[in-house]
Amino acid sequence: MANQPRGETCKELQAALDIISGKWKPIILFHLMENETLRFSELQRAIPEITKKMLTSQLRELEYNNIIDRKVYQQVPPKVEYSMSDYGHGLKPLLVSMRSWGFNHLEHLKGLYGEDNEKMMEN
Amino acid sequence: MANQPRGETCKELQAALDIISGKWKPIILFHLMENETLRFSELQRAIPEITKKMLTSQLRELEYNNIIDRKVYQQVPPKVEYSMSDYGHGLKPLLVSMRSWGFNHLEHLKGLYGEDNEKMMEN
DNA sequence: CTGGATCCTGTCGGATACTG
DNA sequence: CAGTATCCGACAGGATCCAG
Repeated sequence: MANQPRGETCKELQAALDIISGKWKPIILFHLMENETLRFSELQRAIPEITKKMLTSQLRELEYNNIIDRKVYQQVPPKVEYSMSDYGHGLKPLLVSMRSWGFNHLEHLKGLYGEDNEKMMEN
Repeated sequence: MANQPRGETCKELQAALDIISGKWKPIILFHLMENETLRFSELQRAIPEITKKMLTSQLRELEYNNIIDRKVYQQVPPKVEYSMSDYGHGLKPLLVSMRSWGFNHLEHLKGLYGEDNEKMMEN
């Protein structure tokens, strides 16, 4: 009790957000959740707009947080496979809940502001 | 089915993230969830580090998304009260889940990298 | 093929001053 | 009291080149 968010609190929530926020983390995670293992190049092809730098950095962060596993095959054309870690799978329900809420929310916004509008917050 | 995240997908998840991401949204939301209604100045005092500009902008976004209600009292010293909207309360379970996962994750990281370390990703 | 190293830019967020 | 208006620095993220 007395767990009111005062001062520097909410770090638990922040910790969760740090994992999935960032421009590419969500889509990377969904790809990995649905494909068991993916090579670096497969992820690149699955997410054409992402740059190698971004893909690398996002994967590194996920790996650091033990969400995904990185398996390196020591061979001449390098081969690296990424997959959700056992621990990382525990994130799935949360992601599903978030997507579900998000889907509903998009519908909600349509009801509020109409179908044809995306953001309308301009200026 | 066939809802694989391809191309510009994951927008539902992004929609959810857009609501709660941002440096101050989480703590603002928790304050509003625990306090029924709060005035602008009360939020300022509750979150001393935040600037008025940030507080205003974050509240505006939450209001635009119908997460919170903004009630203006037309009187000489202005008075504005913020509170979770009915719709906004539907976000609570998600936030609680996220905080819970985040708490567990912080423990998990401690187990991986030790207590005394915060990020260690430097360089 | 899987990255690392640089450089660059847009946006997010902070500081400060002003206003109804 | 509850904001708005500016200015500005920091940093996430992109483009490009280099490397094992």
